[in-house]
Amino acid sequence: MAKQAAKTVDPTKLPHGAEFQPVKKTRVSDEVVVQMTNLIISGAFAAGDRLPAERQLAQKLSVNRTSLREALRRMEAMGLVSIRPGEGVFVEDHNTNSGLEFVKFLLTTNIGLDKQLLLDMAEIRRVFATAMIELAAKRASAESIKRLREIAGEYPATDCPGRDTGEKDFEFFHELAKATGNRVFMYTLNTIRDVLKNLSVLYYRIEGDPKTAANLYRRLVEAMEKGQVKKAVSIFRRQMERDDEKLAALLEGLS
Amino acid sequence: MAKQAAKTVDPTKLPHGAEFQPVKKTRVSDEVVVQMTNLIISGAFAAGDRLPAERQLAQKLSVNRTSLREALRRMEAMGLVSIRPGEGVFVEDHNTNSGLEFVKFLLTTNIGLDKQLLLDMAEIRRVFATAMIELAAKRASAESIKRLREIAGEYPATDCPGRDTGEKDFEFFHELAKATGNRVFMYTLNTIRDVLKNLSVLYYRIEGDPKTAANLYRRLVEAMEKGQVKKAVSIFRRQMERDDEKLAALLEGLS
DNA sequence: GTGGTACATTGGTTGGACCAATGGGCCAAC
DNA sequence: GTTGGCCCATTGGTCCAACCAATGTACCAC
Repeated sequence: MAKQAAKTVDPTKLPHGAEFQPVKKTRVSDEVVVQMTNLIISGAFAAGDRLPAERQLAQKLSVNRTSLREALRRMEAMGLVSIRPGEGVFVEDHNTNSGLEFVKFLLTTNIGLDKQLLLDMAEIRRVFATAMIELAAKRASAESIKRLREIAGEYPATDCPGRDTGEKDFEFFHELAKATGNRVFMYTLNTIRDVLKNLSVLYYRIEGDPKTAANLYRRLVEAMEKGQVKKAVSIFRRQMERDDEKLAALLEGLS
Repeated sequence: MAKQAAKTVDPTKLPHGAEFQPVKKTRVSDEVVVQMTNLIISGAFAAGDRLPAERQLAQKLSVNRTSLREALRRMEAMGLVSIRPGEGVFVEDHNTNSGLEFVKFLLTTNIGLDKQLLLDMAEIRRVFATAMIELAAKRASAESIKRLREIAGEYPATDCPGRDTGEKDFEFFHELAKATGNRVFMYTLNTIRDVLKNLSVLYYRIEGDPKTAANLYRRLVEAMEKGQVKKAVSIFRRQMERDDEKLAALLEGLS
């Protein structure tokens, strides 16, 4: 091989699909959460059961009690266990105690991709976003609409979707949530976003190309500005239905 | 006072509004969460800021580092901070990072009752429950309907609402969520319930009396059984609108 | 300016200790 | 025989004092 001048790769402009991503560092307590949660959803630990005492459990897991306790804090926050001083740690029924953050946990820690749960989440997204659009269209201030238009105008002019497109999408959605004047829309949207974002393999592929997206959003803003609530909703609903079809097709191909 | 035979109070049948409730024990780490979260939402700690190192922070709070770390775990789970080994603890923007569980935290730790947020939550409940009813009516199996009917029949025959009525309501809702076949409805409903449940002062008063509730639910099941989706939705929507009016009135009277 | 190195800082983990509350078993008093 | 007091082992809650591992910085040699 002849020696030749090497080019310097600009790390901010890597070829599509070859982006670097941070090396993931696992905390001991996080692994404990995954392991114990698996035991719970598999039924090895049933609702109502009392777990071994912290000291024993820590020993079984070859982990310090401190780490185990940090894991238990997180599981308690997810509604998987309840901790009663002097008594012990008890398994709760996640079906009646856990919230959306548990779904996020299940779908973002590859605990075994639950296809049905992901489809369920997509349905919630549709229900939720539809209501959001409707309220946003009804209540958006002139200022909100201005910002929405700006964001829609900032889409990259490529045919090739990527991280940037996804970020812009979320920015647009976030602004829509703010336009509803209801902060809970914002918070719920965050969780939905996290679920989709972490499934990057799927995510980058179900989104349309930037041009199409920008067009869609521009039409949406236009409808909102004219007070055409129903039109705004229908524009959006159609797009989401297409997303869902793509997602379903992808999942079909995976199994 | 003349001595007289004392009657023994049956603790399971206390007079209405005089139920015992467990003495609440505060964990140090929980108080730390409240205190630090207050500083974040008040703006004393702004998004992007780096918090003092764990060792210093623990000292300032007169708390052991272990307890502080447990608090940080929970705050991390709520999306309030991100922890980067070797670098420090950084404040995140809860508007773009936190989920529904943060709303639950805000509304259940009397961090200063945020009336608007509570009304927002009520709106989400309406949006959410409406979609749930619609899907449940479309998809409910014969078995689901049977269980729903059973639950509706188990309402206490009093005029006086209480804890039992609330529990039954949730049981009915849970069954509806299951009837949709979408587990995410179930999980989201859990969070909504927790928010309402912990506001017991409000909760017990916004619910109608058991007889009315039972009647409502029976009519609902009937509509579902006959496949009258729209009717089911409208029955339910009307009830929720009434709930929301009562809630709004109550909040108006509070401030 | 490129890469290597030493070092202080920061979160992650560990082991061991003590406190406080719980539940169960035992026993005396009424 | 029921009540209430008491002891005691168990369990979660807290604290302390280390050490490990990764990060960022400053400095240096090439």
